[in-house]
Amino acid sequence: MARILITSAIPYINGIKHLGNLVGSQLPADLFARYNRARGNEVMFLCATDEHGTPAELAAAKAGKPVSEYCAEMHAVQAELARGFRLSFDHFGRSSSPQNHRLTQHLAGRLADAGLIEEVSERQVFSNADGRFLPDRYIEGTCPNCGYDKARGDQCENCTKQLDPTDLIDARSAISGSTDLEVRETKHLYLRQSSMRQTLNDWIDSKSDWPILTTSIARKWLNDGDGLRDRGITRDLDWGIPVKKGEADWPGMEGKVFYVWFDAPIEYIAAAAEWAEANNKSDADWERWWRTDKGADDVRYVQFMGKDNVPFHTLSFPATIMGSGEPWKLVDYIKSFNYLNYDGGQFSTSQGRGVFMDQALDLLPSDYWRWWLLSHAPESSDSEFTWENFQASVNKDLADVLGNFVSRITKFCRSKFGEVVPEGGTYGRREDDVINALRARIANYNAHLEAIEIRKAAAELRAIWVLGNEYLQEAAPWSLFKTDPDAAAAVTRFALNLIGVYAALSHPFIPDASAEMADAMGTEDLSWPDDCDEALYRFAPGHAFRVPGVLFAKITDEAREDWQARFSGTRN
RNA sequence: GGCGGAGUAGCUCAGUUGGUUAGAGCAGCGGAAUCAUAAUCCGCGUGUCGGGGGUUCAAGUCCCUCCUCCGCUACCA
Repeated sequence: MARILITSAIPYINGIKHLGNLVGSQLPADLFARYNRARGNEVMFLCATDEHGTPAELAAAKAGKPVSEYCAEMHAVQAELARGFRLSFDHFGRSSSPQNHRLTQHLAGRLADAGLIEEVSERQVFSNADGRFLPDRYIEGTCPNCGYDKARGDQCENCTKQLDPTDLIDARSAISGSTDLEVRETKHLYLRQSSMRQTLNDWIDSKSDWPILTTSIARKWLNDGDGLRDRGITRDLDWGIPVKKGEADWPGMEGKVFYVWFDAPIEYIAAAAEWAEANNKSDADWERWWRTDKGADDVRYVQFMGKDNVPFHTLSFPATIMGSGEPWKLVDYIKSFNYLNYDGGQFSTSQGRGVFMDQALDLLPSDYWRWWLLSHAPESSDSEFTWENFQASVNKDLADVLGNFVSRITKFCRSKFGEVVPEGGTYGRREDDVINALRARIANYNAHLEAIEIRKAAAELRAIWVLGNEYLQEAAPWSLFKTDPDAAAAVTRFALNLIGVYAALSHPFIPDASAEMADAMGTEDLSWPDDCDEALYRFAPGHAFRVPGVLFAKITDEAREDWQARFSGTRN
């Protein structure tokens, strides 16, 4: 039995995530977690909300609430949506947890002891009206290069020129619009990741099985210009983890907090500690997942994230882990995703464009979304959500191929033999053929899921569903019944057993429908069909079942058009 | 600008280390069946594999060049 540690990129706290966010990390991570559990592996699947940083403070201010209260509320909202999408986290933590405070401060102390922290005095723009330092991109002004009047302090969106905030003409706060800005001296801690460049480079080089998308982004950062640059890991903010060296104060750093990108990945570890506390477990129980000196040396650690997150997971976080000199578990495989676009453009949280998690669940049960999103996961390139495609996939794959298979055979059996697996006849050549085909396809399916090739796995699962319809069509028990009821009974028995196999195999993709299929067949057993022969004899003659309700209702043209219109603009 | 990804049938995409007539699903056309959510099953593809050049007995697959789209580019997270 293998032990698999899985983390999904932690979603930012300032709002409800859209379907592009969902399919870029949490949903595929859930698929992988469910699959591994089904195969009998021991899984620890962790996620959390990422709660620090300027956007969280601003969102809280906009909502008229203290940041801590705002984050607590939004965490509850996101946790509820995660449940709605059946994301099977072992723990959904918070980067603001006491555990993360302690661990972040501890690791910073270790890095300082190792000589990997440097104090840098720098000049930052301070807004008197807002009472805060402004990150470069929260400063707007006229671009000195092209004259665009909404250029940001880090870069002009119009001419793409990289800027320094002080380059801007008529600079103003993007928050309040105030021009009462001044440049102030402030001191910050930098992580000297440049000194670890060789180590990181060798480590990346050793990951020959990683997706090119992942390694190429890492190499770019390692080798671009003068190579990997040091990175500021503190900020002048109120909300965050106070800068401390372990448990000791950090002279000169009073009132400052760690940068959100420093503490966010550490939350992957802290979430395990939160899990232990929430479940009355000991420190040893979570450390066996994270400390290679305490049992984690046989753990396989897989991370899921969108491509924008790759630099932090391939470089900064490993630098933190390695630099600590402590035996923390490093990631073994990074599965990164491209972006899901929405109907010709980008999903956008800030612009409210696209379908958001809460809205999606208001329209349809989670399985519909899970199936479409996973079977169209943006693995090799950006992909696109359109309502037409969504409707076609759901109706064809889920309603027609899978749902109707379950419906036709259970209803046929009920009408001819009653709601019990019929007796009579034996499996023959035709059934052997299906079993062989099934065995081959399940092997492919397993291989694709092991390799986290999600679209291929989805295609294979669909092909497995199709086998049932092909079988029924050829065996035609409705005809057979007229001349040879025993033979028809055997066919029916075989097809009913296929439902059990489908329930198990479909579970990682569509857990609710899977549970409903199992329940209709009078079982809670979703064990993986490692042995096809055995699996197709599981429901013996006399085993009671019930005809389930419609597993997947079709999406009508009217509904699709309605949703299309409703989601054509921006979220209000 | 730099780096990376993508460009294959009307649509969404597969195509391992170059090797038989370039594949799948959807849509479309024809047929079978009538158990079923008018669902299912079978059959049907003359595609400049973005353009051009090159290497090779052989290239979607390697090299060069050009074009288009997308992402990242380090103080948003």
